Amino acid sequence: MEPLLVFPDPPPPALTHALTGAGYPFRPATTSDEATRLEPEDGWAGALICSDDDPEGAAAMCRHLRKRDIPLEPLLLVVRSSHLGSLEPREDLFDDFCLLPLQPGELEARLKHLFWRTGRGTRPELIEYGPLILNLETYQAAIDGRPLDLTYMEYELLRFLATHPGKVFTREMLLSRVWGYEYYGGARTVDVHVRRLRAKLSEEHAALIQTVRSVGYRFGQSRWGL
Amino acid sequence: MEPLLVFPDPPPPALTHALTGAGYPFRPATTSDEATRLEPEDGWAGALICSDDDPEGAAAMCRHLRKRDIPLEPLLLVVRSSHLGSLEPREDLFDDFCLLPLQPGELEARLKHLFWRTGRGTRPELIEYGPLILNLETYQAAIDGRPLDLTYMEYELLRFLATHPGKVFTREMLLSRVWGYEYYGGARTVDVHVRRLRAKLSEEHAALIQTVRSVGYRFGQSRWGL
DNA sequence: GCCTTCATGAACTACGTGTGAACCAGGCGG
DNA sequence: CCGCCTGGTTCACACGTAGTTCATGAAGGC
Repeated sequence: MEPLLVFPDPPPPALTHALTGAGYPFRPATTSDEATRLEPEDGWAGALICSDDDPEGAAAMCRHLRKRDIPLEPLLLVVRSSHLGSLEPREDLFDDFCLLPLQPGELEARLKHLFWRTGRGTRPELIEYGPLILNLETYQAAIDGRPLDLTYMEYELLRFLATHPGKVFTREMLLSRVWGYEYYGGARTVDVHVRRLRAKLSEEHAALIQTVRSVGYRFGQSRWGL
Repeated sequence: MEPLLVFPDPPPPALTHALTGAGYPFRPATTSDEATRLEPEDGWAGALICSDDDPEGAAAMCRHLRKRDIPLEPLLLVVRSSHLGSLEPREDLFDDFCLLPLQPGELEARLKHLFWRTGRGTRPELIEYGPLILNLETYQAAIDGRPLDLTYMEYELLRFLATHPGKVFTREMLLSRVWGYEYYGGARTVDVHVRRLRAKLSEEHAALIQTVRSVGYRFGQSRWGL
């Protein structure tokens, strides 16, 4: 079995103990460069990121692993229970989490379940919202069955919006989440991309992206009629 | 939000406490027949099966929920840490698990992540006061289930008032807290926004915002019923 | 009954967004 | 190596909506 990537280096003793006890091979790394350099030929089997000592570094590592061409999965985050709140805005950065202090056997069980889950491909490679279909594997989009010719940024923006239907995002949130965390550019850039997206969605579906005045943009109808 | 199906009936106190604390509606059931009979029109939002008291019944419930035409998802299993081993042959019966004794916040975080994973997004953050609902994520408001078309300032004002029901605010307090600390404008601005809000709330609910003469405005009934 | 306070309607102003087009940067082919 | 082409960013302007102010009348308190 390929080794797991573990952050940080050295890992907390409890983590090392649990991993060796469960029989999983692993290699620790602290920087994303290290992670790239140490990566086995066939790729990591998964990652186990402990954010206890260095939350910033852990978050950076998660982002790096998920932003690659082939996002690394599964990614298990280990976090102290008092920092549970920090997970909320980062749902997309991990597949499961495990609390410190570790319960005997829990880490092993979670890894097992994660491998089972990801092995069966429960992760959808399609995003569908009404008439819109995004194929995450082929980077193609279609609406009403008609293919859309989207540029890279248009696709990324639409994908991000479509994965959070109903939710309003400010321009700044979109710039940081779609363009990149340290991007600094004019907020009007978002406007222009939204305009092009609306233009490429046919006239009838342009309303899929709504502007919320003084706030930002929202994709799709919010579902709270229900 | 549709309620969660919870097993067994009655659930362990810790479970009830965690669920109500997190704000998730739920209905307990002990048999699969009950689960079918109690199921809401739009289906369960998910299931939370506690196998502590009755492992057999819990496993049966999981199988039943997963074998339906439309398998119920997500399904969170709550299990005592000493019984971790019993999970192994049943990977397909649950989407995530949570150990007893419960860590504060863990159940809520797991539910949130589960809902995010299964594509339903996170539980929307709502402010509810009687017939009024404010959705903080989608910037939408509704009363009696009917959506309200509020402008940005109207929404902000209503949100601020609704988060402090019963409390009286002077116009100056509202200007500083809603409009901004360094805002300097006429205090009558508040009046106008209150008027528009009352107009958009239907006639019957206009009294949700009361004027306290010579003082300011108050949202909702004062605690003393008067 | 007078004075203060608030509601109402309408006019004014300003900000936010849509839109068209120009400007760059990188990639590819001639 | 140069120039075109595509895609991303920025700019300028116009328009509409939303926020603010004002004038007036009604209501409440002393």
